[in-house]
Amino acid sequence: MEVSAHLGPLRQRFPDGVFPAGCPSRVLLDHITSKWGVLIIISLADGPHRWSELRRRAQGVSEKMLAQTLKTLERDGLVHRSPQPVIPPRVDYSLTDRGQELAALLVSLVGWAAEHADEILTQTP
Amino acid sequence: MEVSAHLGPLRQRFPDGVFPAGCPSRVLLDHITSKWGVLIIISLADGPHRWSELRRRAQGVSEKMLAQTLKTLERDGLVHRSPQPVIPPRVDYSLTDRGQELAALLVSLVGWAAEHADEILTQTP
DNA sequence: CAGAATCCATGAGGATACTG
DNA sequence: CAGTATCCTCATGGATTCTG
Repeated sequence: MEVSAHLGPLRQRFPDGVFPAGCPSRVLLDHITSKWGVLIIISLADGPHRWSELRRRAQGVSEKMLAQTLKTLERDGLVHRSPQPVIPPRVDYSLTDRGQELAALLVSLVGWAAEHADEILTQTP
Repeated sequence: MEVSAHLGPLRQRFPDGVFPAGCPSRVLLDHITSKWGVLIIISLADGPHRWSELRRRAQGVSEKMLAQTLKTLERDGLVHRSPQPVIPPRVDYSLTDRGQELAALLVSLVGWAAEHADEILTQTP
């Protein structure tokens, strides 16, 4: 597969291959490639889940980071938050349409990482 | 587009949708989704480039982070380093085959981010 | 030119406790 | 259950200087 063939959309935005520092894409990119952002989005890829389920799925995430990341993703219009007025409280999180688009890309990426993780010498000196 | 349809490869590795903390995929994922990792890889997507070109393309990267990220990507077998025995020194960086695979995925991701960055309210409170 | 080495600030992020 | 509030630590990562 020749990568250059897929560069089209990127070339339109960055004709010279330079990616500017202040660029808005950078901000969004930082959100969606953040450590927990990726895991939360793909955790939601198979349907809505509640807070406690997300904590279990994205193993190792702290309450603080889960809350923070969900807020960011919600502000970015990628995740939808729907609180149920019941006791005990119940809140479901789901992907928006835009979030689903993104999830498809991230699922490919994480899938690729999962497939190749073993082949790679990940000593961390 | 229905995301669940693409979950196959991921389901094989993580049948219950739980992504374990110690998992090797996590490490690799952190490398390739790191702030500068992404930019460097897509900067190399259109062919080999040298150190100084990469510094220009991935605007805002410090020398320290460029060196560090390149080393990590090289250890992961994604980037190839070829020093030329000339004076002044010249070093070219390129993607390995595996790196090209990954680049294709990241190009899609960054392209998506670039397309949608404007629609998103990125106040950062 | 392509880095390595050093120092240092900031903030990401974890642990804990508390609440509606 | 689904968060919020605080404190505190450690490591990310920037600026600077030096070198083959």
